[in-house]
Amino acid sequence: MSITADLIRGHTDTIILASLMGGDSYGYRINRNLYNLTDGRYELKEATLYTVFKRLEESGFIRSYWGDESTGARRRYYAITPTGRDEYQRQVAEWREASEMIEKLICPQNAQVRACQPEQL
Amino acid sequence: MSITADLIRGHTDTIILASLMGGDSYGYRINRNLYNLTDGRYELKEATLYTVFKRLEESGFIRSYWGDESTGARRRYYAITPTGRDEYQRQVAEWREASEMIEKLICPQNAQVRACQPEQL
DNA sequence: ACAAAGTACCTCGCCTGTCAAGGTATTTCA
DNA sequence: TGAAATACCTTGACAGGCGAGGTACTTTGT
Repeated sequence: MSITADLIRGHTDTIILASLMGGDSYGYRINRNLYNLTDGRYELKEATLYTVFKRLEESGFIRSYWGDESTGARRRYYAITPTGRDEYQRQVAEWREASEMIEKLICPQNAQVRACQPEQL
Repeated sequence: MSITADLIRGHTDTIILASLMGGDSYGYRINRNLYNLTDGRYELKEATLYTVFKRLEESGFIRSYWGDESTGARRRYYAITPTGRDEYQRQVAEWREASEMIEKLICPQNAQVRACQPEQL
């Protein structure tokens, strides 16, 4: 993983909720999917992954059930709840606001060296 | 402060370095400036602020000196070092990469509800 | 036939960044 | 005179992330 973990911190919940917006899934697949989507630049550590699931379930944003695989390892599936969908929308909005703000703060108008948006130089 | 702190976490160092790219400044003013730039939506807690200064100075990215105010409270000024400028560029690039990634992950193509970029609906 | 690697789950305890709460000292202004 | 603003700092706690370790089954390669 090349992306520093702290930059993602606080977004893991949103990322998992987003993953479940497309339909039920299970931990291992969700994480592999993140890995693929980011070309291997990012994946959650398993310890983190299951902490997130637990936290989201306790908050009522997701619920879980055991799959009925007749073969292969057992899988615990997760589904997003209606409350979870609301929360997802909320968190996305929050991310938009926060990212605009960070953008503004790390590319201040008064910075003498313009490192930001280099294509606009 | 309306922005959840965890969303900013990991960016504070970059924000402080960015503040110093425009010239030397001191803690209280930097923080007030952040407050103003964000219309009061964000400011660092003082405890955090001074932790960041300490961390950055120990890393050699900034250096500090006491101002020679003849009046008013004493001020400790901070200056960004050449290494600090490099680090700033590095962190901005990292932010770009991370934010694009988060964007992609929380607005997945397979999400059934398109909450993202509503103006493009 | 057997080992290694892959799939899939989980827990414990540590680390790090943030911050609430507390403190100091000076100046300004009503 | 005393509150508010300016300006600095420290201690201890909390929460999220994760390293390290574990279980159990299946697939693949030799």
